[in-house]
Amino acid sequence: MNTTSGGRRRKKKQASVAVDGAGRIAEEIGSAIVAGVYKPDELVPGEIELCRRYGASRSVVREAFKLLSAKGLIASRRRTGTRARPREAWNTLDADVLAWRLKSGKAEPKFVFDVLHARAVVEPAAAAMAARSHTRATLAAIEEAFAEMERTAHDAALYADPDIRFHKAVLAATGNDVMIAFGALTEAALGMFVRIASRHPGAPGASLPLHRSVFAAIRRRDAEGAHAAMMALLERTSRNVERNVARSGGAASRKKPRGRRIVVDTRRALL
Amino acid sequence: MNTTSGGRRRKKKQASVAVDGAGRIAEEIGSAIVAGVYKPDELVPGEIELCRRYGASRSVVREAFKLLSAKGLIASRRRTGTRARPREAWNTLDADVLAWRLKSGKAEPKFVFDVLHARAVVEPAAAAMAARSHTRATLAAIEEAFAEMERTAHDAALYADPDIRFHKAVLAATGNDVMIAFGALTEAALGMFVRIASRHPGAPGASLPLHRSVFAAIRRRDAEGAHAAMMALLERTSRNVERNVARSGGAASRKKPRGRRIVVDTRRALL
DNA sequence: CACGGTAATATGTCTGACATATCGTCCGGC
DNA sequence: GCCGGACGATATGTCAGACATATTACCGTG
Repeated sequence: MNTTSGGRRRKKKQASVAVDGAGRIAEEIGSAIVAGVYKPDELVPGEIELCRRYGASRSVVREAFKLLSAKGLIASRRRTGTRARPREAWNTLDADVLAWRLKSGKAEPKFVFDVLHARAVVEPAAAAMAARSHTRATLAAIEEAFAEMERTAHDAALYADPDIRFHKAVLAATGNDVMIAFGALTEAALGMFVRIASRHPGAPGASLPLHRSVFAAIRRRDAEGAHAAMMALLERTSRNVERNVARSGGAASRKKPRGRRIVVDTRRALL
Repeated sequence: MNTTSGGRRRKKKQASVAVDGAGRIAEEIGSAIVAGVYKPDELVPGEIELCRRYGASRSVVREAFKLLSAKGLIASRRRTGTRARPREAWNTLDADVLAWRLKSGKAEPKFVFDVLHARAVVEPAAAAMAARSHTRATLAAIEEAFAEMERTAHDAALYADPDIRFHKAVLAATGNDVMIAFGALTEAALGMFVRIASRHPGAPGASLPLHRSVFAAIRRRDAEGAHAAMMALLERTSRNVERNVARSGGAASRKKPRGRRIVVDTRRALL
């Protein structure tokens, strides 16, 4: 069995949909849907056909369908089959859906900027909330992540993990369950930025001072300062991404805005 | 079959997890998990036990488990069974998870305010973005929803639907896929607010002028004005909810903050 | 006490069958 | 010729039973 590429395994922190048969199939079909292989309201292959294609039983295929339907990617009806749902129905903030949409090399630039704009809305506000609401424990988590960033500032591969931890720790320090839920967005975004940034040289540590400002403002309970510092950090990220996406961006979706470039004005995006 | 309470059916707009057997079971188990019946990392009943309990086959129970695992509520491992995951792992922005957590009468007040604060972060920013990015079509959608609100201002039951449409139309007018994904949060929140507000008298139309301000500012492409107007609208909502939740709030979670009331200062929450 | 083997157990997978809703088609009547 | 009901085809929905596999707990042996 396993007719496709063999053991591709993660080190740790596997996505919720992962290792077993149903997860594998869900990942393939899900990726295809977000990549536009199956257009909205278009039929995806039937259960029997997918059994044949993946060498799996119908139970497994059905379980994969349930995974995808829980994420808003498909909907099944008797007799008529299973159809891909339109983008508005997708659970865009779901970790898996985000990962599939931001998969290396295939992400459409428009969505990358949508994610950046959304982060520019949420994360500065979260930093401000964190400045007001942090506790000893949640502040320590931010500090720990920052310390690890300092230690790994020379190596982009090592830097990514504490960077993600830093941003998630800020969200956690808000104490707000909904804010914490954005961690998936930040994590997916940073994971992708690292991938596209790693194609170009340069030490990752350039963003260290900006992170330090965020941490310092939160520690001294300066909400306005934390907001501004996080915004500055995201502006830097935006400029980086803009530069890199411009040249390495999605080969698939170079359709409408031919000459016109997508403008990322993070400051105006928030207000 | 169907040993439990029979046909409870929705009129329209059913949640993604809905009508079939697996959806029914997922809804019950999912509700129980978010309600704290199964504590983090605690075992939920095994597949066989649930087969017995719901009079369903193991396939159906397993499909229900896949629905829940896709939403981050459970994780299964061989031999050890299936466990409820901790709150941080839940897909809090998922429409079903939100609906289960905000279910009438059972919502914990802390989470209700978390949702409000998050809306106070996202929706004013969305209004500002909508002011800049709206097109003829997306503006028309806002206008249509507002017109319907005016028409139904006398009846709280009829008012809820166009109110939700209004807020979702604003999100849609941003043209930002991530912002649009917040529609689930707004929808769940408004759906709940209507339920708790309907226990008290008063015409719903009091919020009409505030909605009008939002629409007017967006139409004239006044980003700052749209931001401020939406913020004012949410402040009003906060005051309403605060008043109502204070007296009708969750009977389950009256634990830590005994005398201290949860303060909803929306302005400071955003910055 | 340490260690290795073994049985018990819950999920993971497979198979084949039947149930049911729904679409397309065909046929007869008006 | 057009309309409407009957009927079969079809894809998902459900069921039942069996076996596979990983992991734990137990137990006996060195």
